[in-house]
Amino acid sequence: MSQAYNPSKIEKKWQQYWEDHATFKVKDDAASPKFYALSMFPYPSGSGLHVGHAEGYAATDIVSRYKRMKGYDVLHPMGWDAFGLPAEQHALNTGEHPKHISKRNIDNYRRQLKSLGLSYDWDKEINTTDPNYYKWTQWIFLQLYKRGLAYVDEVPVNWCPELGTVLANEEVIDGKSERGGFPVIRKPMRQWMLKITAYAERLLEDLDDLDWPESLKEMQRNWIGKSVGAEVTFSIEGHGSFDVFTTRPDTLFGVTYCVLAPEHPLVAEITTAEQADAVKAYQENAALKSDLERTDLAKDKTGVFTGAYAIHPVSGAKIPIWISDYVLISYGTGAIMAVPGHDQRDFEFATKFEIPIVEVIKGGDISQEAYTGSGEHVNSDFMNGMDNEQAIDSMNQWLESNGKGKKKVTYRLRDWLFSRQRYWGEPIPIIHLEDGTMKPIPEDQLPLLLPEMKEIKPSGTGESPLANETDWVNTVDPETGQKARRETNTMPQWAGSSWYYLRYIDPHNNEEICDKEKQERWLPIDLYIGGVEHAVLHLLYARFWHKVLYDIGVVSTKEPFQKLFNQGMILGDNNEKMSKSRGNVVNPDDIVAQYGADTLRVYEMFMGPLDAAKPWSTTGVDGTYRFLNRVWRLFMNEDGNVQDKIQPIEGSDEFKRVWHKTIKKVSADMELLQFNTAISQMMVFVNEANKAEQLPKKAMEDFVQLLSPFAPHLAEELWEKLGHTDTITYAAWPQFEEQWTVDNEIEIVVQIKGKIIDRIHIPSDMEQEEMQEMALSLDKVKAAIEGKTIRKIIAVKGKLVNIVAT
RNA sequence: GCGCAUGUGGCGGAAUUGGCAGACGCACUAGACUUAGGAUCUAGCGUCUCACGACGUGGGGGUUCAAGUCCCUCCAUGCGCACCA
Repeated sequence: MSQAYNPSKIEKKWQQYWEDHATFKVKDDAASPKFYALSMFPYPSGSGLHVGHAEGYAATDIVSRYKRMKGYDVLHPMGWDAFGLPAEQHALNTGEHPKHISKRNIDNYRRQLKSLGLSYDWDKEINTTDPNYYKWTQWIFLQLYKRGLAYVDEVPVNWCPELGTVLANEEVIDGKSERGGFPVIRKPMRQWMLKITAYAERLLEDLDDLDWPESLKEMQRNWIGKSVGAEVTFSIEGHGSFDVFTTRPDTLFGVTYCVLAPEHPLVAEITTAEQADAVKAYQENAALKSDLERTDLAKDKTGVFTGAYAIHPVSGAKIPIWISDYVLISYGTGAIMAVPGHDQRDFEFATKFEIPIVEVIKGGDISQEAYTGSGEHVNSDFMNGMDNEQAIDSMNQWLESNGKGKKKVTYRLRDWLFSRQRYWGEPIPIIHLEDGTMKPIPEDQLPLLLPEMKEIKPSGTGESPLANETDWVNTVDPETGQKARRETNTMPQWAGSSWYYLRYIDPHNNEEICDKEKQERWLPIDLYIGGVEHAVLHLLYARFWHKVLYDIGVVSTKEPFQKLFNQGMILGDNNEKMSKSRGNVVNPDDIVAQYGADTLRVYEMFMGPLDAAKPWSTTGVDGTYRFLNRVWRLFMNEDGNVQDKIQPIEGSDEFKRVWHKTIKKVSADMELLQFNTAISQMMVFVNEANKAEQLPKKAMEDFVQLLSPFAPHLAEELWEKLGHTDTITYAAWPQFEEQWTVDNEIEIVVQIKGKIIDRIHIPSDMEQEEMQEMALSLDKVKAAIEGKTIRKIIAVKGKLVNIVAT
């Protein structure tokens, strides 16, 4: 009894052993092949680790442990994305400094991760809030600035006058502040922007070579939103001109009006006196609406005529110019040519305001709806008779040679709003001089430290709390002696996480961001596992920074994450997302305390495919725990000794087949991250082993190794009981013999026209003709084909014989 | 609205190239052992039928000797984007 499986005892024992022996320290030995396995690092929140985190971390850990046994030098690090809003909010509420909150949460996370037996090299631990780390985040910012990729712009933010602070989008609910329910308005403020749009094409193109889930690549493609079209210049009667972007230059003869976004700078200039009041009212109304309202209430088109007319670039016709909020200032040129016959939005608008609708492509019924398909062009001068493709080319040529426009590519991707009006983030290393110019802080003066502040409170002006710290804010430019003010904006949480994978390679380097040779050895990341919630922003930002680093010679791969995998969400036992309010949250600490980390790891991997969403089941955990108990008893008797039936023998042919099939299946599943089926095969092995009279020791050792990535503590313990004195971590992964992975006698089915009529046992290597003969000699077959003609016989080796008789 | 996934027993899920649907686990049923059982072991467990047998992978249609798997169509659920010109 006392010698039963005791996870709490053996898990502590082996965690201590691994720590004492630095078992998982990266060897950094160029002689062995490398494997870089990375989990998305967490924001250390106050509520601690979630079973969903554990799933992704366990998966990466299992692969890491497998690769070590396969002879790889494995980099498997962990760290903390510790800047961010929750700590700052907590600081505002309690007065406690965010760095203390952060440290407490990190200590808790580290304890939890260690309790799961994750094989990290803790010497590689990083923390984005550590000045030795954010020094290099600031350094990257300066490289971006030098290359013109960081610039300042006026951008609207969520300003809450009552709180005297700017809010993040997630802090605004229905136009009110989440805390206090105060009104929030859009207010333009000076902001740092990063020119990610300059990399749009490369970010799009290089997706093709990545081993990522296709759905995720698609999300990035949609986010980048490339569209190919033309820019067309319309002159305005009595004024200058404006450009529109269109993907359908072939419909130019169908234009019956133009629309400018309400914010378009030309609106004020071209609006006629009679229309001025209406236009102004419309603009004001549009400005009050949030982005959400503007899109949500999209069903009904609104707009106002400016009184001005554009001149059609080809026909010279007079085209009325309207303003409407269905045209977005942020996309294309903020102005469109409207073709109601062939664009549904324009159709709705034209119908409402009784603007003429002209057909220029045959194929639809434009009295009912816009026709957006392909067809023969009509009413289109030189394009008449052409199809869409020809007409687009033809119009693009005409525009180009007549100086009225050109072919043009537009992206939906916007530049990255990079500043936050917060204390708890990396300070932006820029000073603003008295003369109005700004200047980067010299690289050798980094890091620019966050000042210690007794109290963190809003500045009231919309600037970050740093503005209150006058000693820090007011400075002098050492070069010119001019008075200067430090930038009070800080960087967003995305900054530190956009390059952390690089720092893990060389975390203590004080001379450079990462040693060149080390970087060449370790990049790209061979496996990156994390949640799908980072599908767009984190992964796009990190790719962007990586490409910049590539351009300046810091890294030598075009992409950081060669293979990426999204673990699916773990739902509560009621099939709903886990949340405190639903009361269905499972705390990994509780599972570890009750069943042990090995059970938690094996259960989470056994639940289903790694990328699927799957509900938690308490009885499922019980089942996994029972499995590990069965494993224990298979090896150990009640006196705490290895079972007598484990002997240095070869084993029966039957058992050898299960043994080698298991090695083959588990090895293959490891490569494909199909852990659920690997575990089920190990269960099959255990079921068979329990039936056997005697068990070959070699088979049992192999099994312990197969199990060890999943249940490392149990495996270490059994490995030791089997007489090994060294850790199982680096024991060479078992090999299977192909001959033992196939049965020599198998059961096949005999079908008549696809219906199973009988089953027979045959040697697995029996040839097709012999199979046919055997099938035809069966009584049941003879009876079934009595009086019929055999049309065809299909025999598939090792599978079946199908007789077609009529 | 557009795009991308996913639909298999009571539940989680398995099923190389189209080739025995339901591996493995949970739950359940019966039995054994036991002072006891929420431990352990044995057997059963898709649906209908006493049985023979028939039916069965979201619905309908198709290709094929053979379809969970391929094609068409519809439905449902989830995720992403959402007036992107």
